Amino acid sequence: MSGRADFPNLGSLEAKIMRVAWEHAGVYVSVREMLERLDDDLAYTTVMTVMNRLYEKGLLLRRREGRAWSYRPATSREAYAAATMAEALDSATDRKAALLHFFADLGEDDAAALRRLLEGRPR
Amino acid sequence: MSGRADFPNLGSLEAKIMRVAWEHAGVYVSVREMLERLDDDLAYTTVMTVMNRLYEKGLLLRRREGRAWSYRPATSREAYAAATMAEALDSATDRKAALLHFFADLGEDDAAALRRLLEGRPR
DNA sequence: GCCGACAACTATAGGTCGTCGTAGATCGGG
DNA sequence: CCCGATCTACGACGACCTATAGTTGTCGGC
Repeated sequence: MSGRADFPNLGSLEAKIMRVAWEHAGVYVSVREMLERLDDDLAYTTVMTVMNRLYEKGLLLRRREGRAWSYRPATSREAYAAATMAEALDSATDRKAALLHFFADLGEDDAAALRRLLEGRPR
Repeated sequence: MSGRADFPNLGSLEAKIMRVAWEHAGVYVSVREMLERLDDDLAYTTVMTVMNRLYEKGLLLRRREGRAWSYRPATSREAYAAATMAEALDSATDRKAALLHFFADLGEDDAAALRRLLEGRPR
């Protein structure tokens, strides 16, 4: 299966396809377009199968466009990342400690961003 | 395989075993002890195989204890959760946006904890 | 009415996980 | 010093997931 992907919970081709989909967030991308945008040399049906799987998993939405389906991401890449983060946090017993760890490992840029976000949040 | 586990990246039995291991953080647990602490009715070799796999994945450490191996978690449950969170964050393009989402979905308790943590962090 | 594009279905191969069995080494007791 | 209990190392198998693709049938346009 060619090595764990760079998106949690996704296979490598699934991840590649989601990446492209997210690059075109907002517009619906057909299987053929996806096929063209992937630099790999895959069969049409391969891409179709995987996009269909992603649809079934709820990661892509789709609508009919002529006879073909076109797909777009169900959520933004960032929202997806955030959901995964929340899931990971849920797996900890001591949420505070987990946040502390998470935090301690964060770069200063991220920390600064976070601080700003927190200040903006009321109470 | 009996349904996605409650620890990201882990199978269900792997997760169960890690949970027990984390409950006994600090001490080494042998295969036999693990077997006893799992309420399930598994074969000795099943537990051994899985613990060995977790060792190979780097989630458990082990040392000899007589003829047998004893295992303990390589990191705390919270550190593991934090690492998974960081990984998820890395999958986002716009880290700030991801943090924002993460954050917006956080409960007030978590947010308060986070705020306290941030204040404690210099500069 | 035929052709090309497209969806649906089917198929195969490799990986991970849950689950054990067996074989061989070893240790403690008689 | 031999026996049975205990452990490890290996291997195996089925279920499920993913990557990859062929086949089949349909539909719209020329």
